[in-house]
Amino acid sequence: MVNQGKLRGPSIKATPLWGSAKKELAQLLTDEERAQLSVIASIARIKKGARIYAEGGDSVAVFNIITGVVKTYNVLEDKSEHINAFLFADDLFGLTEAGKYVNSARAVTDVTAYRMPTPALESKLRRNATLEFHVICKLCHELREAQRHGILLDHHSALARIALFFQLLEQHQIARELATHTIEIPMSRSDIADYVGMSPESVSRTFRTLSSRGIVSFVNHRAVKILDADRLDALVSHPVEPIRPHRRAGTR
Amino acid sequence: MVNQGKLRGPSIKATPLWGSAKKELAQLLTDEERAQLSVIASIARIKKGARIYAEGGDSVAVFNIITGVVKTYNVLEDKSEHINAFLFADDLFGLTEAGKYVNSARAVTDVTAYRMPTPALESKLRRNATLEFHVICKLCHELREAQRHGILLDHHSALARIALFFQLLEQHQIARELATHTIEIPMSRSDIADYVGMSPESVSRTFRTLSSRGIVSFVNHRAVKILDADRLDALVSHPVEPIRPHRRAGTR
DNA sequence: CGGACGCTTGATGCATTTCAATCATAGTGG
DNA sequence: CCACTATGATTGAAATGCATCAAGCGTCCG
Repeated sequence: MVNQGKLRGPSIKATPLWGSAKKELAQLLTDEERAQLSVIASIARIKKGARIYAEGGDSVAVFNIITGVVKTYNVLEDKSEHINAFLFADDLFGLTEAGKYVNSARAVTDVTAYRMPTPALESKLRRNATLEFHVICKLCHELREAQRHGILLDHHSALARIALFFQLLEQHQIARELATHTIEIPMSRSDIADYVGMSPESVSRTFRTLSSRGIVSFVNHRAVKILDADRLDALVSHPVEPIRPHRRAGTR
Repeated sequence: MVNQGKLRGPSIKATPLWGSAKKELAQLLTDEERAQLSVIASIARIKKGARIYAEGGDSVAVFNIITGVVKTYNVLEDKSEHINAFLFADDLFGLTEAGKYVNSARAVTDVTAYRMPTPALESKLRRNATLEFHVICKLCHELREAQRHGILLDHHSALARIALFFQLLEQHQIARELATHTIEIPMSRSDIADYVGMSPESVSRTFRTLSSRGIVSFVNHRAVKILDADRLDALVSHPVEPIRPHRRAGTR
């Protein structure tokens, strides 16, 4: 179960565009397609912290994660890092523009991934319409994720951003059938900061606040347990936590 | 030239994934494909301010803009609006998840667009591999745009956000061969605010600041002229405008 | 066991949000 | 055609919350 069938080849999961009303991740590739992609794919093992490719570099391959976590990011003009996305098992990365990578990618944990050379993949796609259709679905999925990230960044309150971030991590874990109420946090505090658009100090302080209010509980620095999901959700919508009940709860 | 051939059918432009090193928008569809899509497309005329579809509604069609500007947005829990993207001529919108629209769409100006019913488009895509490939390219383009939006939102300074926003508008106009140094601003101040993640008041104040510093000049409320592109660019990277030269410019 | 790095905590300043009022604009009906 | 009104834009003053600077603490790896 854990291994979902001993590496049958590249695996892409996403919520379907049409069809089922369920919002669960489904395997987009058929066994046949996975076998076909295996032909052009090699398996890469990347150590934690290693850079996989750099922004602006010539696009040579697209990657599909088997295990581990990857971040894609841009280095801004002022040398700070903006993280676009965290990628997990069954995700695809290596986005290209005019033959160059549009961001850098780095392994957040040790990573195992399929590596598919761009030219080979391109011709495979041109030949196989259904395969291509499945890739479209995955791209739509990633587009939605990017939009959700935008929504997260639009929230001004630190509590709201972190609450959304936890929900995002939770989704990923539920989707990968690790349904526990303990959320694993594979990335560092500063990676989180670079993703949610705050300073590492604020991330730390916000964690502390959530913990002291009894909304979450930190098992250790890399794992949280959600104690009060309702209040966590409430943080997303309400400007301030209604910690002082004697505050007008008017329509805004 | 302006009409690029009197409506030959749906038109999708994006920067290519592979191939040319140029970063210009290219027509992704062949004349043949455009003709094929014409068969399933009808032309919709939407008045400024009208809602085209609503978040959560059943996905019935995908749209391709001929003229005008559209915004896609989510209504957040606190009733505020988060704008995901502004869409222009040759753009595609109607993103779907499990058969439902993932955001709402509204016409920012009067809009003319091709309307393609989802089922018909789906079967067309399944049959025509190359067409599908072209759609993939467009989706990648939109994904990159969403990431750029994320970068914009990550910038904390109001000046930096507005500078990036102007650059974005400029790109769109250059890409559509309206190469002037006067940028048209088709959307309202509050739409801008909802897109860049600030209050309308701050947008207004920031406009005023840019104007009084001589970096831009407002022709009227819906058009700016960039006077000093270098200083505008500088605002993106530097925490504060070097208005006081006696401030350590150290490496941080 | 040591050192480095990441994380936490503390104090201060400042930019932006907010609230509130005025001003401009565009669309409407007399 | 013009006055009128509703809506959006601007400006002002005050307060909040985050970034920043700086120092201390913990932990992981060599």
